[in-house]
Amino acid sequence: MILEMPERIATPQLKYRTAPEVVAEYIRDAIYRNELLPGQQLQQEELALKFGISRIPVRDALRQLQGEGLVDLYPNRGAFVSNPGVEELREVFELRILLETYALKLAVPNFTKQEFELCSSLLTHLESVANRADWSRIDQAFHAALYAPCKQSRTLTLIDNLRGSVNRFYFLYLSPESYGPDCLREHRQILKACQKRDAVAAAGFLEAHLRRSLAEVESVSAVGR
Amino acid sequence: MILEMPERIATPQLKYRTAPEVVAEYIRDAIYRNELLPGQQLQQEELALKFGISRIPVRDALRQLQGEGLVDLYPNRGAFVSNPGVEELREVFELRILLETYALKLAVPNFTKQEFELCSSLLTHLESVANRADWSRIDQAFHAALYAPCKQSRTLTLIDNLRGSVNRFYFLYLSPESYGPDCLREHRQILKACQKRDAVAAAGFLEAHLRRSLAEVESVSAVGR
DNA sequence: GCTTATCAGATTGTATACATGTATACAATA
DNA sequence: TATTGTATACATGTATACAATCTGATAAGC
Repeated sequence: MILEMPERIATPQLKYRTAPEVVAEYIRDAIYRNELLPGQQLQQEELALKFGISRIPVRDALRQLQGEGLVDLYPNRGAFVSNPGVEELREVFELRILLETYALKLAVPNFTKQEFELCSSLLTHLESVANRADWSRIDQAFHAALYAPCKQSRTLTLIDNLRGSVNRFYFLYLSPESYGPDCLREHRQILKACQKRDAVAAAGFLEAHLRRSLAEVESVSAVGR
Repeated sequence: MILEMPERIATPQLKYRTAPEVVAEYIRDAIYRNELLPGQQLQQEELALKFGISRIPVRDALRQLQGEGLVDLYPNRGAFVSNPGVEELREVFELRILLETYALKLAVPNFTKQEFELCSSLLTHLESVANRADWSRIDQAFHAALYAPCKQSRTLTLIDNLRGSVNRFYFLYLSPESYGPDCLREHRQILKACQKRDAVAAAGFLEAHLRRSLAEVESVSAVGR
């Protein structure tokens, strides 16, 4: 199934895509989809061969991803998919609660009819999704669509990065069958409150949603070590 | 457990400083001190010559700084010191208020005697400082010392980046004579509330401090364009 | 047996050289 | 005069080559 998604990266008048961008996007996507696992090493030569380029633009891409918190670079040792411990996961989730409820509260008064419809249609799509990768992508799109009306680009970028660096753990051990129903119900609660223009309620549901996610991540994360 | 994860790298501490780090730190400092002005171009060759290295590690440093929001990179055009507009300044200040009051509230219960003394001594130093560069550095150190006891490294890094990307505007047109007294008084208010372990009051004073800073930045920023 | 030393192979870091894109100045044209 | 096209200089992007560093396995020492 092919879905039309809103363009994710706000490109400042870029006419074309540079090699480092292409590589960074590939790695970012692979990490989001858990095709590249936490702790896994990313070898420059291997990536360079895969894209038919030299290691220099690959290094640029890895630096970029380091800035987004997806990759850790150790001098003379290499690049590794970031693998935060439980405490760091908690820390990032608390930051997400802070920033995402903030963005949502700003967004609620600004929602247009089209923006509501986009959110609704994304939820409808979520119902019929069975595999992790698609769920992850559409879930991401739904949350992005929720916050987008706040119109604060730097805030949205920050939220994107924080989500990206921890959300993959939610999809690592769990299957859509297990988390699907809870997630969908919570998403609908949030959206409904937004449609009623009740920012405080929406933020409350969002916080509950995130705290439940954190609890699930914590429970499986403890097993993983 | 189906998936086996590689062991986490145990050594995040860096024994030595790499060339890109040295260059990044130099540029970062120069931007903080307003020796490099907003909008100014950073040429790779020039920086490479200055440090006696090639452009490759310079490029690494610029990528790093891009991730911190201090530098904007335009493909085939070059690197420029970031020059946020008034709306972006407002946005970042709101984020700072959100994150810094959050960190401070977490920090207040954790303060040790030594940490209070560090804050006090930094304020004492601030009294006898007359030039912008020193003021900026010690002001930065005071705020960092305020939030450090929250012990959340990722949060602290985020705050540092946000401060760095906008705080320099506060020192761009104003002189210590003009902003010194207000700043010092507000800093003392905040610290005193912390010492009384009154987190809510401390956060309130901090927010007022930041809002006044924003107002000053806005007033001169409008002139600067 | 356990720890430490050592060395080859592999991987990253950087310098150099070349390719490509961009900006400035000037000429050509309407 | 204003606009468009073109040449040149310059800065950035990337490939290649080489140097520095790390890893892992084997050997030496206690």
